[in-house]
Amino acid sequence: MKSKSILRGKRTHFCGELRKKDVDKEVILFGWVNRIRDIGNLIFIDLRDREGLAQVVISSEQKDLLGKAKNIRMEYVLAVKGVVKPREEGMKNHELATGDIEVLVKEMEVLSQSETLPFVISDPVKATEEMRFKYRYLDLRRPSMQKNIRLRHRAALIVRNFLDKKGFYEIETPFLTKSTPEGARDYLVPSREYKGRFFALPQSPQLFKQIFMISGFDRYFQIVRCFRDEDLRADRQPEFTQIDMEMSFAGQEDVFSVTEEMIVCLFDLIGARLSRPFPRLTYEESMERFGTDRPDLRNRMEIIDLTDTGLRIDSRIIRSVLQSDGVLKGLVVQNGKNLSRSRLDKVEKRARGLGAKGIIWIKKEKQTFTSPLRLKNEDFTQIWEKSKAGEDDLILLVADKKETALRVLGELRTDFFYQEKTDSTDFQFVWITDFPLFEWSEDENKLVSMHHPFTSPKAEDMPELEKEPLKVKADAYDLVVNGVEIGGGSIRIKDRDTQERIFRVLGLDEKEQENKFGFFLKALTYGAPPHGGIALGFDRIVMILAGEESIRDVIPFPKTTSSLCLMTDSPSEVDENRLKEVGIQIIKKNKGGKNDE
RNA sequence: GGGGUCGUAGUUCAGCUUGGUUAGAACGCCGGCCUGUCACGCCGGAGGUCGCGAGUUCGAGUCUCGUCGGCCCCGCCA
Repeated sequence: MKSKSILRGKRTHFCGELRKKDVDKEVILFGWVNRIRDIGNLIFIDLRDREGLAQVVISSEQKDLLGKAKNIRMEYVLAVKGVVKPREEGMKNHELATGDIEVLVKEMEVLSQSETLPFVISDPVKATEEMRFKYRYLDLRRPSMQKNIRLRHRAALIVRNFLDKKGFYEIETPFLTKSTPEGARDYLVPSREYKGRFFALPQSPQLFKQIFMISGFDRYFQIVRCFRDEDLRADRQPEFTQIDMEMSFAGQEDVFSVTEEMIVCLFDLIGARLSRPFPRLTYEESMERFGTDRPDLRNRMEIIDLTDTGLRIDSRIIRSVLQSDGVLKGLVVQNGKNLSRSRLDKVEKRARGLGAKGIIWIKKEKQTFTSPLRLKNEDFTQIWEKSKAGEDDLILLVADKKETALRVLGELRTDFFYQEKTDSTDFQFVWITDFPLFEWSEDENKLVSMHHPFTSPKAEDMPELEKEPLKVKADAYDLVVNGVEIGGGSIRIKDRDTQERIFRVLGLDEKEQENKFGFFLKALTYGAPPHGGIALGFDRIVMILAGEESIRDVIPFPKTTSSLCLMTDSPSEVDENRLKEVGIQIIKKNKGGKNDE
């Protein structure tokens, strides 16, 4: 047996950090076998660790080593002791940060072996996302994933250091808490000691952070997990992380200022220089011009209002819409003249899918117009001039209820933009302000909070709260970058009376208020400072910093779009006894899957 | 809950339109050769429940229905 293990020695370097300056040094490296190039009497191994790759060389001058190296396979874990040698010109690998040197092996130990891998660890990845999830530990070995997770760590560190400097305390809040009636579906946790009663995992620490303000901590933040039991998307996971913040004696400007400064620090991580202050749009303006409350301002297209023009032109279809409270909205597609008929059919289909009854396109050739809509030439000309369309452009029109027309054209505006190459180093931030306090839920047939029920109405709208609730604006705001909503917040209600008025408008009777929010209403009566805050989507911010298109690529262990964890195979069934313990009886199983008998 | 799309070797895919020999390729894996490779190269080999279940048919990877799973979107996400 060998007397002494390399492990007795200390690692001297990470593989990825070796450079020319390390030539002639004796080094000890630990790492995974990324690739083997066996030339016969000469073997090259790319050894990989957190920091990168280094080429280690075993030659026939050491017969015993060579024999040992012949048995090495991909992803074996090795300890290597050797000397750093310069590479001759022509043998350098300029693709590799460590490409000027290599390590001539003197001693080598296999610390761990590896079975044949389900997929090769490479960037860009060649495995499907399904495979990557199942073998997440292997997927995470890929340099790009390592980079994303490191970036996430550094972003969190910047947030902590920055907010600490600004006087924020990082304070934790409970995960086992109370189910709330409004908002997203809660994840429920049964109570063993009180059968039939449940904790809920927090959708956000909203009330706790407001209570911190009432408790006098003045400024709070937390990088905190939030849970929402809703369907998923590329930018939505059932558990996600927020940078949650709250400030006392602060108004909107204070929240904007500290948030912007922090965002600037975060984007400095990737060398992006942002200019402040960020532009602002009211909700109303954003909807009118972009058809969405999270506009991508890199996209210069804007929706135009043609309702007045529509009333003047001779079209029964358009007139009938406009006379029943509808609007005529348009979108100019630059150089859209050459869009094929089948492409236009797709646009039409998409518009119908979004709820439009149809869409009208107009093309121009010299002085004549082509369109499925039959109009007099001078009417087409009116529209064309009002739209300020150019010769090679295409005009899209939607005549519908205002909300529908704006939404449809807003989506089409986005579709057209993403078919072009977008500049990934251009970050267009915008604050959306003055959101409505309430919106009408067709589903539940009642008013619901647009933000959340603790949001302060604008002072000047207070008298209208009960009479015209849908016209009341809130001191609420969102932060948007390149069409992604990365945060939202508001100035909060600070007195019990206002809070109760809001609850009443939302249809919560006194008993319900007491039952769900009694503790909070009471807290508001003992000296609540004016306060407000914001919550930023940490995963989304890291996603944008990393240049990824899904937050799954910046979350170590994400769920699939159907809320499954393929690595642990959860959720899974539990023993009958465990269920009994928490007083739960399964009524009916669905999704027969693997867990069923 | 709805729509779209995908599921074939360990992996990534082709084959499916128009049903019909032994289901192919690349990478990986196994064996051999190779002293300057770096996606090493060359030679040879093993490897398939065509996701699962029904149906149509003389015959199904291919057509139909159902189901499970991945991804995208709508609803939903205060």
